[in-house]
Amino acid sequence: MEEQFQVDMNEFLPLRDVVFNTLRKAILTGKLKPGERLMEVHLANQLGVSRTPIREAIRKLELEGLVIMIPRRGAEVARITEKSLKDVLEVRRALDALSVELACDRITEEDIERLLKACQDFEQAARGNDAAVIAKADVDLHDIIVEATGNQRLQQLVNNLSEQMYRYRFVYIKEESQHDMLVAEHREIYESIASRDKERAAIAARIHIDNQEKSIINQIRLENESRLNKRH
Amino acid sequence: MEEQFQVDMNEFLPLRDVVFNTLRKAILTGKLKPGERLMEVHLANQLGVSRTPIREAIRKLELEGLVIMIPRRGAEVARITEKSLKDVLEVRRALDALSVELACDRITEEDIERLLKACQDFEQAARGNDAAVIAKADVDLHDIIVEATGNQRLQQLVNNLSEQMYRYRFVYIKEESQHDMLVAEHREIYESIASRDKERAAIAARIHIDNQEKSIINQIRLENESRLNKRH
DNA sequence: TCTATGTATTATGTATACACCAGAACTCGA
DNA sequence: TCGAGTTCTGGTGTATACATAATACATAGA
Repeated sequence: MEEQFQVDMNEFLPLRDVVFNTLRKAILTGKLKPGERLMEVHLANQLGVSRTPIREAIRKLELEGLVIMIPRRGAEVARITEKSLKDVLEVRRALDALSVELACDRITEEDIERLLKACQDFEQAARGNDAAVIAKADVDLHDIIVEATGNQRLQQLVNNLSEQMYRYRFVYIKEESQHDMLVAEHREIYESIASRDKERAAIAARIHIDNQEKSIINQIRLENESRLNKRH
Repeated sequence: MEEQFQVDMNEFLPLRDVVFNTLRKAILTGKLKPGERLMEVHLANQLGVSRTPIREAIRKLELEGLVIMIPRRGAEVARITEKSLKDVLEVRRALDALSVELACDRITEEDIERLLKACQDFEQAARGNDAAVIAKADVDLHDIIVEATGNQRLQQLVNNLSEQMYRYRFVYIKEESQHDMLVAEHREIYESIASRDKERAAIAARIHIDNQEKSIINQIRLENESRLNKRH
């Protein structure tokens, strides 16, 4: 075993932030699996730093909801339950709707151009079959929208909420059958923002989340079933 | 000087959490003022602990947005600008609306009773003039609503956002002229939830935030002006 | 065989020590 | 008097050491 996640960022940041980013990425990409314990000395050796930055990084992961603390036992990667995911998506639905509404009011003509470009890029990515490329195109598109709101707090919250379901992104991205729908949904969102139609945009955003929710919940149920079957 | 904020909680918690709670409270109540530096050794001496728990508490405050980090210079209490407050309130408006909508669907008859009680308690508190009592009644009332949503994530986020403006609560609570309006708004929210009328509840919640926003923004402008005048 | 108790190990919680950078104060020269 | 360079101090960043609680394991007794 001994999965080795590298400290790839050579950036000049405090070690705690480097560790924070490294661990976060490891959790989001699934290298650190739900329920897995995060042991300080172990991580410290692995990353070549002392326990101090590790602990400080864990404190941040804790508040971000990516790990949970068990007193006197340490941290473990937060388990995603169907309930917790529904909770997250319920909030995201509201905030995504808010985002597109605000974007309708505030987006510049210039950013509308960028949004169109991002939409086209996504369509092209969807024609291919590289999940990573598609995922990135998807993120880029949504980033343009939340940036256009000009609301930093909203940006931070939406990003954080998206994170929580990152581990399940591949589900609705891998299924080719979904690609056409995703393209259509993005197109609808783009058009409603471009025409600054808040109501239409909000509806489109909600539908977009609804469909993702369906895919992801399905996936979680499948995983749970297969886990239950394995038990026998 | 040397304001002494006590570590009043005799709870059995890790020191980092005790420190975290202590510092948070100090910031929210204004004992630690915006822009004030948080120096580790100083706080450590004051609270009678070592730097380690202090640092870990600061990491959490950092992610919560109550302090900002300046590299190699340490933490200082986050300054509230008009823009940052507007951002917070924009998000809160959406989440409060979501909260009351969900509450309409999910609140139990029992909790409707509690909500009515909380409403009446608030009215009574408003007749008196103890800002702390009124503030508590207000918090209790809103807590019942977000709890009724059954969405823990939403609860956490709304609480965090409320925190950001805690320092300005006293503004719209101190002004007696506002009391009647607050009572009426709460009454409207209660009635719409009790009759499970989502649309009406959402509108009421938004108006409630709108009015708070006005009061608080006014207050910030006043403070800024008086600060500018003092300079001369 | 099962339970309970005691011990050893392991990891967290906390304190402290050292390194290093940044800003303030100070000196020297123009 | 002013400015540039230098030293010095105070603070954060990081590592390490020590204390303590929790778990696992082993052993003894019923």
